[in-house]
Amino acid sequence: MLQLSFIREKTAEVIDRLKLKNFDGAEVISEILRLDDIRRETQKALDDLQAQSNTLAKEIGKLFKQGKTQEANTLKENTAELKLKAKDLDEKLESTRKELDELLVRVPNLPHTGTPSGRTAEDNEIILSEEALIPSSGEYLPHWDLASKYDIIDFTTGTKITGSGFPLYKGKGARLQRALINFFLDEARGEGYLEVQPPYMVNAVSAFGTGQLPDKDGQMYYAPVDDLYLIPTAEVPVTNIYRDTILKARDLPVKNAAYSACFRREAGSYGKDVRGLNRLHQFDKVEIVQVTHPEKSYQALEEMREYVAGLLRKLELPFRIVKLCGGDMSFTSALTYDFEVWSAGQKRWLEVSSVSNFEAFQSNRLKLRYKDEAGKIHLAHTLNGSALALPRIVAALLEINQTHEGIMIPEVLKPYCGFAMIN
RNA sequence: GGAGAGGUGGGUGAGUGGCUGAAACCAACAGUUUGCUAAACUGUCGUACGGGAAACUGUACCGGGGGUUCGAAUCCCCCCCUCUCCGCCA
Repeated sequence: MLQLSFIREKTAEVIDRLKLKNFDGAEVISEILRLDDIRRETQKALDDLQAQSNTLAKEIGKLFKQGKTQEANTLKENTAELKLKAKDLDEKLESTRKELDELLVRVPNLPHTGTPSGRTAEDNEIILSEEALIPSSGEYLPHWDLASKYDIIDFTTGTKITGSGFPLYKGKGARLQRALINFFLDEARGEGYLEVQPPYMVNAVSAFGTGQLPDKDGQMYYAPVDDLYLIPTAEVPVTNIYRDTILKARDLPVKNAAYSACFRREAGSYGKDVRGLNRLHQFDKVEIVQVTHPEKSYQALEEMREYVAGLLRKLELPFRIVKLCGGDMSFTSALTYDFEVWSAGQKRWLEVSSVSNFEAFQSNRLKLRYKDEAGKIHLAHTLNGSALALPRIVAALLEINQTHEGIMIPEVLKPYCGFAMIN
């Protein structure tokens, strides 16, 4: 959620920058400003009225104590009218606030000035491509064939148990999952992230705090009996640790890492996108989250980008980093880097990580603030990134490391796996 | 799931209708003292939204929502949460 004060002060700039996200904000913004004027006006009137009531009430109390019942009762009569007026104003204030909020919540975050313009993934800017490891020739089976060949991922049984998009990992397949999770968590810890283990279900307030509600309502699994949502990413519970919090400036940056299973309905996906491990309803991911000082958030973003790149290098996977254009970026993000690994079997890039700076957009909803040295309170910045999401990493690993003898495990993972080859 | 107790500022905790945005203590922060640390002393110490150039000031908030009243942290109703006991159980 954008800050009202910012919209008020930099109206033209806000509208202008929203265009980068292909969002025509002119109308909404002016409506927001209009409602905000009404809101402030109404509040002023209501406050004044209540100030009057308060003084009256005090006087009445005093008169009663002095035994001046007659005078007190006369004053009492005056309060009836005040109350009526106050009620009106209160209702007006409430409804204006609600209207204002509904509009405000639907305005996306402003893209960073360095954001490439464009509408679709085609317009994204490739800022780094490490393709040396891409095999120039040879037969490479897609991972779903390898999965059944070595009996390490059983999609059919997963479908039987639950439904499509819920694979059953078996034997070395299951152990590889566990190895990757541990590897990612250990690496994150080495980078200064505090490991946390969050709940996998969240309440509506939390889902709202990070922007999943109302924006992505239909994408989350929902348990109506208890009114809880299954998390689509650990970002939700981890960032919500700091909801309604005022941190001390010296506590920044906060760095957390969490493994979680992630649940996504992925309504509307189909075709080659959902084949094998490409897109699942349940998958594993290690997420890194940072809460930073506003002036440090872009530096943190670059650090996170370097960190994720380092992970992919250690895994010896060809990858590229893409800076998302305005149209491809998420609602809440100001700047996002996507990481894509090369799928040797499918001959295409697969997204495995998304690293974003949300600036104060999430903080504003979350009421996540920090107190500076002078005791002033400001919104902090939040960032997060996958480090990393497992399924497509597994897909890429299986495909690129296949040999006639079996699938080779990358050096860094061997101690975690406890085996060097899947055969 | 059943029964009971309770939810007050960063923490402990006082407050049962007006003088309480909230005592006291602890923690925290700043200063004095000190060779340093500690101790002691002094001071500061909730948030949000308004008004004001500023000093300052108005309103709201004592789990959440509603109600009674001229006036509610305090009384009433609903909801949520926590704790204790019982039941069940990884």
